[in-house]
Formats: sequence, structure tokens, C-alpha cells
Amino acid sequence: MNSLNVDAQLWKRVFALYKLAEMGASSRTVKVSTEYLAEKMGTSQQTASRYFIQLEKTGWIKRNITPEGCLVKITDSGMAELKKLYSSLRLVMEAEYPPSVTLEGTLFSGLGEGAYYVTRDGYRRQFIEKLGFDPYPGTLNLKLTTEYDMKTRSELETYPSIILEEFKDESRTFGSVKCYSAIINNKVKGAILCAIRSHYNSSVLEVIAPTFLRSRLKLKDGNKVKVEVLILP
Amino acid sequence: MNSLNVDAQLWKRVFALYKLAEMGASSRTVKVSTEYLAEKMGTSQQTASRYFIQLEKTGWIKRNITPEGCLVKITDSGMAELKKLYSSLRLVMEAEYPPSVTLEGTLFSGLGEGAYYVTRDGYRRQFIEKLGFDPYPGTLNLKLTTEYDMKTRSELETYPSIILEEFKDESRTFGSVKCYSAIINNKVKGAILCAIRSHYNSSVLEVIAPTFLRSRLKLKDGNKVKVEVLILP
DNA sequence: ATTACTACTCACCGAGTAA
DNA sequence: TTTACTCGGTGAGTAGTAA
Repeated sequence: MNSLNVDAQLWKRVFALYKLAEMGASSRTVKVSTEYLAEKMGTSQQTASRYFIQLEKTGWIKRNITPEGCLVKITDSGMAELKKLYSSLRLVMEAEYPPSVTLEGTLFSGLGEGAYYVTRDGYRRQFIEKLGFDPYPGTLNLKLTTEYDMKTRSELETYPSIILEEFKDESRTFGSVKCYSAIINNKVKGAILCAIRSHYNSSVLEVIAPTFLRSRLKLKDGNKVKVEVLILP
Repeated sequence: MNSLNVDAQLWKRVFALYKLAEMGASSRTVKVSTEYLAEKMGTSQQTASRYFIQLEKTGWIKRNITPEGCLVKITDSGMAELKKLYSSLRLVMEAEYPPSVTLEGTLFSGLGEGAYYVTRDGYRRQFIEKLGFDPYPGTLNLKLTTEYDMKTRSELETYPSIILEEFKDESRTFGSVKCYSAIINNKVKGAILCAIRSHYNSSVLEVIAPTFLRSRLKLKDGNKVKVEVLILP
């Protein structure tokens, strides 16, 4: 997520770079006068000149100035920039599902059972393997309140998820669990669990993370917590 | 060519639209506060708010303002805009050849043989069929002078072209001809011919068009003429 | 013809703030 | 909490012009 880290300023330079690519400067050295670039971009000659200077300074183009114009070629670094934009856009345009959805809920104390389930070895090994972290022994319970959050939560069920397989220990069977990677309060990478037990309905979100979230994020019961759920591509 | 007709102003709004798409607003209605959008875009809350207003005015998003944020969805028109950007970019990134190359030459008078060849029925029918126009009986001869133009002209030979098949009439055989659609002086759609005869070397460009270019563009011998050669995708 | 500097203008951005 | 207004400062765009 947030793969495109250009800010709105740089974005304009990317536009200029794209226009140069459209003229073929991605594969060849092309002759482009500032006047010509200006026309293609819908700006003045002076502005186009400044863009040239900035692009060159940024290292996205290589330029030889001749009396008849500039001989311009996009550098590898410039191509990488365009590629970044292109791939991000492709992800958005061709993905069947949104790349992420954001949910918000209110923190409340559960019965502490989360810790029991999370620490079962059969689950724990799968957390490490499939989510990439060893969860803190305990879950954060969030109550979804708004209609929007509950609707979004139920849409989530239709998106592809990471599946933890069911397993047995000596005494009983532990059912399979759907989970999604997530970012909690824009800071901590963790995951949410669906259907680990059935006694919470779909208005509750169970969150796990490698660390103790309550202290890591200084949370208390009643606090609003934001969870950005990452969907598999 | 030049399929993206956004100017540098609109470009910023496209950026905002793209960020919303990244949040899933392309397929669902998502809750996005101005603060949240601001953070994702690297600007202030006020600016994000203004972007929302502008995007809504442009018709690219539909928005319901609630006390907890905005429920936003990108409209069909907004998706069309993103699609346009995406396809243009794909064309540039994945094309094997540049979409066009621009050549410049000096007008000179040939021996008038162009007219003879262009009006041979076997060629003429192919011009109409493959280029989409009935050429004015005569060619415009341009002398390429700079090293850049001659180098570019010879690179052109490696790009895919429209081929006019050879044919025979009662008396002789007319060889096959490579040609490319072209735009002359940014105004008139025409084509350039390669190897129609061999007595001009590769420093000469032969241009045809549906109209008499010398009068249409008010050209005289010695004038510089710009030719944007369009490469087949 | 070019490029690109120096001014200058103006629109955009964001702080403060109202609703 | 939100959204979005006003307004003042700043930086981006352009005209004029030199090289």
C-alpha cells in the first residue's frame, strides 16, 4: 500500500517525464526544444525550460543542449519512476478487489480467551509462517459501531484471505481461521482474525500483532482504533 | 499520439483521484475524511478538502458528507479518466517502438517524378486502402540536414511500416514501398514514403498528403518542414 | 533560431477558525 | 469530532529579454 511516494510537487515532474516518454525519449535520444515540450504540456516555453532543468537535476533525464533544441533521453532512474507509477496504476485498475479497506472500531475488553487460542501451537506456527510474525499472546477486541464499518466488514468476507488450517491437539479440534494482514492506527503491522470463535458476531474485530498493542499504542477501553486491512492482490 | 489531454493543472486532480482509487473508491463507496486523504497525499487537510470539492465539481467522484467523514465513490467519468491515464502509460511502457518520431527537413523541388509514381493506379488504390486517403498527385521533397535527423531517419527503417505491395502494369514492374502515416507541420495528416525510387538517398524524405501541401501550408523552397512520423503500435 | 535568467503576478497552499 | 470558509504568504508560471 501507499506504493507511490511522490508528493504532489513531484507529481508535476512525473507529468513532464511522461510527456517526454510519449515523444519516445524512453528508448531513444530525441530532439525536443523547450518550445515543443511546452506545447505538448500546455504551458509556456519558460516553464518547460525549468522542467528540463529540474528533471536533469533529479537525474531522470540526460540532456545535450544544441542550438536547434535539446537532445534528451530518459535515464534508468527516470524509467524506474515511470515504471513505479505504471505498476501502481495497474494494480488499482486491474485488481479484482481494492488493495485495502479501512475499518474503525472502539476498543473493549474481551474475556481474555484470545490469548488461549492465539498461543495454541497449531495456530502459532501458522501465524509465523503465513503472517510473518509471532503474535503477542492476546487479542485486541474492537467493536464496530457505524453502519459503514459493519457493511465493510461483511464485504471483507468475500475478499481473498490468508487461511489458517484447522488442526487437532490431544483434546479437541481447532477450526480453520481466515485472517488478513492489517496496519493498526497507521503504525503497527498486525492482522485481523475472522471466525476464530463464533460467539462474537460480525460487529467485532479481533486484532493481533507482534507486540502488546494496548501499551505500544497507548490504548484504553473506549478508544477509537483504525485498522487498515490489506487485501491480497 | 498525445492521447492524454490533461494539462498540468488537471494533472494534480488526477493524482488525488488516483489516491482515492488506491483506497478502493473505484469499486466501493469508501469512508475517507479530508484529514485521511490529506495524509495519503502529503498535503494539508484544507487542501484535501478543496480537492474533494473540485473532484466533485468535475464529476469524477460522488460524495456523501457525514459527521464522521465523506463516503466517496469514483464515478464512471472518473474511472474513464484513470483508464485514460493508464492506457496512455501502458502504451508508452510496453510499446516496443516509440509512438512517433519527429523529423525536420528543408523543402526543395524534385524532378516532378513523384507525381508519376503516386498516380499509378496500383499504388493509388493501396494508398486509399492502407493510408485512408487519395494522395495529391505530387510529392513534397525534404532534405534532411542535421546528423540527428539522418540518424533518426535510418532508425525509422527498423520500425514496422505500412507496406504497399509491388505490382505490374502493361509495361513494367513497380516495386513495393514502405510508408508511415505522418503529420506535417503539426497540421496536415499525410504519409512519408521510403524507397519508392532509389535515386534519392536516405537524406531525403518524400511526403504525400490528400492536399497540395505547398499551398495548404504556404511553403516555398528552402522552408523548414516538420514531420511527425507515426509508428504502428 | 535556441536556452534560461530576472522580475513580477497570481494562484495555490495552509493556518486559523467557524459551523 | 467533522467540513470548508477567509485570508495572507509563498512559490510556481509567465513576460521580457540576454546570451
